[in-house]
Amino acid sequence: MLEASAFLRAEKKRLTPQRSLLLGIIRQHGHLDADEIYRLARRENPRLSLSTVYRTLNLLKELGLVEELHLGEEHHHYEAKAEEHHHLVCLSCGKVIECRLTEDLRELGRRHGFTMVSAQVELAGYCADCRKQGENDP
Amino acid sequence: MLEASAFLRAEKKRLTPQRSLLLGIIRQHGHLDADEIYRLARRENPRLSLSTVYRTLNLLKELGLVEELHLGEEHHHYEAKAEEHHHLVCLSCGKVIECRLTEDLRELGRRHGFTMVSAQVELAGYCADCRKQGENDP
DNA sequence: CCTCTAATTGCAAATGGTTCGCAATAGCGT
DNA sequence: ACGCTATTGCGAACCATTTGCAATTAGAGG
Repeated sequence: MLEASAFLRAEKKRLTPQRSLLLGIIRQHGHLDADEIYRLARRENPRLSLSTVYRTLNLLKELGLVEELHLGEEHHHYEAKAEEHHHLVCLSCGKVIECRLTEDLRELGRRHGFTMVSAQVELAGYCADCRKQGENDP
Repeated sequence: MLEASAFLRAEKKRLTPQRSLLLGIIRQHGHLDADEIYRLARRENPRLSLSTVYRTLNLLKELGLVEELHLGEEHHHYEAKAEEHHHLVCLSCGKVIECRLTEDLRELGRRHGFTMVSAQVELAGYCADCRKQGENDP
């Protein structure tokens, strides 16, 4: 939470209780959507507004502390930005496996004369568990 | 257009002029958004409604003829589904390079015990042209 | 061909996620 | 502590997409 205040000061932004609460919540969970964040946050601060959630999410995104995901759903998901990583989504149980493919992807880009800066990757398929449990999946 | 009618009949769906028009348009362009499709289609049929565009897009998506893309923007993009391919988006000129990474990605998934069925991939970076033209990009 | 009926369309209104305007509140540099 | 300015909460606005409904039409069967 404290390093965040450095990021904020650097841009003349303020560290409000709402912001630390939200960042804290995002950091202790993976890929939440705005409404889930809102509901979790309200348990701590019932007066918090949804606009503040969205405004904070956008701020944290600009600061590079949080990443916005497009997991195929209509609405966005957010998660604390650690090292870049990618998602393997199981079509059977819905589990989202995180992994680092950055170097491999950079190499794939290079083969097309492309210099990769960042990657959004979502592989859909079946995780080891589901593959074991039943061969009845499509 | 004609093979489409087979897909449709198979589900008791009808091949209307609106549907062939829309499928035609999607097939002759790459990654259009709903509104672009709407505007192009209206040049042929000015009475066409936006709802029909969306309804048709959803239908074609279910039939597997069209694919919905989430290119980081707020709204969706659509394109005719040919062979699976992936996108390299240039941060400088906005060009979208298409390429096939399927087998490579399957292999990356395998390393995590994951059986990949399909992949959505968007690498952001710089294309060869932009890299050449100026080293003034971020 | 003509008829009948269920599928489809266009329209307008509803929806759901996200943003914005504004007056009230509250960080934080001094 | 003070004051300036960023931030909040609220409600309304916004935009992409969906839906209800009455009018239209594709296409199977006669």
